[in-house]
Amino acid sequence: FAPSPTGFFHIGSARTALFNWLYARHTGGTFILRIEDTDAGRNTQEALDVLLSGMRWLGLDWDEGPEVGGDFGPYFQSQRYDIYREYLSRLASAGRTYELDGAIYFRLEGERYTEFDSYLGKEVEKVRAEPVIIDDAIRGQVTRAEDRDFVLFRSDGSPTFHFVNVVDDLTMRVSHVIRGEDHLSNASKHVELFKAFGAPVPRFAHLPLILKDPKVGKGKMSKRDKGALIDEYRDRHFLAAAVRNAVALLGWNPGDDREVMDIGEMIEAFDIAAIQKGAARFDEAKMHHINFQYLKALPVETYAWVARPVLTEKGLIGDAFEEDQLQRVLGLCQEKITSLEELPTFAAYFFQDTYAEDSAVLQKLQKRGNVSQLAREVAVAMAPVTDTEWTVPALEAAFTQLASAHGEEKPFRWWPVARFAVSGTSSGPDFLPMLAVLGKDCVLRRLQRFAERNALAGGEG
RNA sequence: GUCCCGUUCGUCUAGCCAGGUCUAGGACACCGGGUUUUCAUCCCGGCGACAGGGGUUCAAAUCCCCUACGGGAUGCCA
Repeated sequence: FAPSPTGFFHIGSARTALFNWLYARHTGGTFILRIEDTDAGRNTQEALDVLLSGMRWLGLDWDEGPEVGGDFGPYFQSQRYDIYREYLSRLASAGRTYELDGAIYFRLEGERYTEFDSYLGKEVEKVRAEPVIIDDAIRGQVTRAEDRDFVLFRSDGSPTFHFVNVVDDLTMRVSHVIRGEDHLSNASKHVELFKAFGAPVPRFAHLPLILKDPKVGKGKMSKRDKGALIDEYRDRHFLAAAVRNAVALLGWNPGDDREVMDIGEMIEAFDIAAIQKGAARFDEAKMHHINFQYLKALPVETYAWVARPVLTEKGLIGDAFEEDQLQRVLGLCQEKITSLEELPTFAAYFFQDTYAEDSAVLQKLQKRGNVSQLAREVAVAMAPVTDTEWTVPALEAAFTQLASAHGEEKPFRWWPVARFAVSGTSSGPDFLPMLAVLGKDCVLRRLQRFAERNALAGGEG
């Protein structure tokens, strides 16, 4: 994987990295990370950190590259200048270079002619070079002919992408190049260079591009597009494994109906030949769904481990918040919400006495009865249940008693009011377990507070 | 302009290489119903595609050609 550190790590790069990694792991090969920082102007340490931390978050460890080393380093192109000079001199002594306007060009072999190029808008010298074959594991044999000499070293003395890419692949003994389809046309330049060096050409696999949502615009997805950046999903508390799984499914599938797969399954099933040829469009809804599948499957201990920082970040709990109680709360939430993002809003009232109240729900309740009165009745019915007995069966019994005292079979008249009184909403976890987790003090306090507030407000409804 | 790559439900895709088992399967999204006297989950159902045209063949989503559309490259960016 040979990214240029731009300060962004987007879905497309992540997928290229992932496919390289999966292929290396599947075949028992070596996954190399090489930093293509020849464009000195836009390379910063921060940009590199974004890349490396994104890779690590996704669990894509590299066998050779920055911070881990390897036998064929350095792995930053900015540190390989001497190697490039040496390989340039090899081409020079083979008569395959020439200088023009201070830049050094690669000389194609073939008959020369001049032609007006409408793209460049001027007369240029072209070459009838033999077409080269790009042996691509996804697309088969692609035949393409270069028709213009191209720059190897710029007039400022720096080497160009095409040149360093080939020299590095060659000196790092790269056997497989898995990269985006935007390089497919460039690959003919690369094959020309490999041939000029008398070196074997690596096996290519050019991945289809990930396109923008057509509603948003045309062309390939870029860092500016919504949902394009990996850090965004990390910040929104998506699970790394889920993001990785969702990204893998963009243009690849295991050949059966499996979608949610653990990493071992993916490694086992991964196959370049199964990669899609056509471009894909990224669908955040699908990522959300896969993330939910992962979330649901988590043991509650693990769920608590990933959820704790989400709640801490919002100031809902402190670091010292008791683990058992946290797990009891989360046990109720896990099956109800589809993303960690929703958790703080969904569960705030478990941790704080002040929380938002849905006034529309309150109005509806007020229309159906005297909410203050109903809440007071619940409080009275609950009061005899002791702290130690404060469990779902005991609460259920108390409610049944309340109902029969009013000549009703079921306590459903009181439920919605009580739910609202303790949580400020009409939706949430199963009612009785929620009361059990909230605890007696909290429930009675909130019922009382609710009754008083609504009595003062004159809420007869 | 030229060259290269691509095109199956709204989206991701299976099927295509080795033509018949495809009235084209799955997933997401959406819609409807059920479960839950909350909401969500869950369950059931529905909607919905072979880009178009020619050819080869007894038979084409699958093979060939053309067109259209999409994308990429064409830079002293990567």
